[in-house]
Amino acid sequence: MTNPIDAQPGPDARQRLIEAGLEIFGIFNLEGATTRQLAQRAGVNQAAIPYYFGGKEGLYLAVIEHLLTHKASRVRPLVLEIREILEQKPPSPGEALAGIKTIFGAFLQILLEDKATTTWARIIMREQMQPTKAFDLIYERWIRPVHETVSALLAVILRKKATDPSLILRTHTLVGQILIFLSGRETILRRLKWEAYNESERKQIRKAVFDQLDLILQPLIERPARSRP
Amino acid sequence: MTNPIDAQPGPDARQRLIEAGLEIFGIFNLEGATTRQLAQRAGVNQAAIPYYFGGKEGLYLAVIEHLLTHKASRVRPLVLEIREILEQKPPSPGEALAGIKTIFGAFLQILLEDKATTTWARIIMREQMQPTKAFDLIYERWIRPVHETVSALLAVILRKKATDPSLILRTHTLVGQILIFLSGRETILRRLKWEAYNESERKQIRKAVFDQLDLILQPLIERPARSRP
DNA sequence: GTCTATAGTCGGATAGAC
DNA sequence: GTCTATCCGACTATAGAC
Repeated sequence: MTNPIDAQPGPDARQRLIEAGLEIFGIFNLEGATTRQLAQRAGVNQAAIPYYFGGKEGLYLAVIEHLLTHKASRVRPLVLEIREILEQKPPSPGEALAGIKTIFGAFLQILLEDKATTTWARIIMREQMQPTKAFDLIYERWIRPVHETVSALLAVILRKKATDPSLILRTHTLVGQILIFLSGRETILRRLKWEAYNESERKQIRKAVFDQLDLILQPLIERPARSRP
Repeated sequence: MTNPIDAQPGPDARQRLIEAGLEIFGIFNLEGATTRQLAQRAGVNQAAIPYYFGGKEGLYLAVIEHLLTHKASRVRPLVLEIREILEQKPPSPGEALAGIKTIFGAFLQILLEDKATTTWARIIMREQMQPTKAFDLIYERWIRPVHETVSALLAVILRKKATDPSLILRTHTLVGQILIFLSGRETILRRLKWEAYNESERKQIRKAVFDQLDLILQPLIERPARSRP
């Protein structure tokens, strides 16, 4: 329990361990990763982990924290921007669709990067399926803002309230079309005899997702949803 | 290495261990589960694991094997049936859509069962993200047949070849809409302040997915895909 | 602040009685 | 075929030198 709290200037080992944790916890889960592994990768001694973070789990939480504040946040500026717009004046359905595409595009971009699959994306996926206390952080600061923003945009298109459960469910299925390329990565690689997500593959995925999005949402823009002529 | 091979009549402990493994490996992964835990749950002694299965990993593979042959296969008869139909006479686009809905409906059904989320579905999800040798089995005997069948049905609707990469990608996004309720379970539960997938929740999910499916595929049936008037 | 050495725990596989 | 007892390795955290 001799947790050195937020030891002042976190000299160097601290930062190195977090970087190492990002890699190692991407590959193994909390149980699977060992402190020796982490220490070796960081190039520090193994005792530094209990010293700086109070234990392995402390390091894990610090990694998540780092993830949320530094990495994996290329989507956030987009979301913030869109939220601002939403608060000022309600966009037209066409603009809302464009907004959704912008978010999904950025999301896809970072999701399909090779490194993503082996680092932070896996951490978040694991947390979805076996939530630890880290999931609260991830949900509140990452998932929820994005999810809600997409819902708000979709609400414009569907002419419903953003809190309508059926609309939130629709949001979820839309997100599912993207996330499957992470959670079902191995399947699609085998189905198409791909080796990895390279530039050419990413392009095809992007096209498939956007085509589908248009197919789903475009008609609703032209002839308003649920109106019976 | 004194693996008793396929010890004849696998008396009783063997079966009990597999059942226990189904539960335990659903909660923890291969590393996370302990032999003591498994043995206790099965009501046998811990030494029985190396004895019958050659080790913990052997038990894990046996659990997967069991999973594939006995459980989680309520979809298979449907798939077989549809494959037969497909081989005999090509269905109409409308029939194809109905086929997809049948498969997805069954899939959703077993996916949203409470027990699924804590047992086999988690095992399969984990294998998607960190494939072990078990994934080969799962892919060939489970995922691929279903995925290919959906592709074949979609091919009828889109008037494309079932091996067309863009069509396979589209299949994947469609599947993604369903799978997100497993891989993003925690998220949707929080977004809608649900406690679990109960009957009422399942109904809503079902409706959202089917609505979306209709939205995507129905127009393609009425006015054939990609044809420009 | 960082290291080495080590204590203390736990897990998996084995030996051998019944 | 099933059990108990035990070995051995690996892991995390601590103690204490520098």
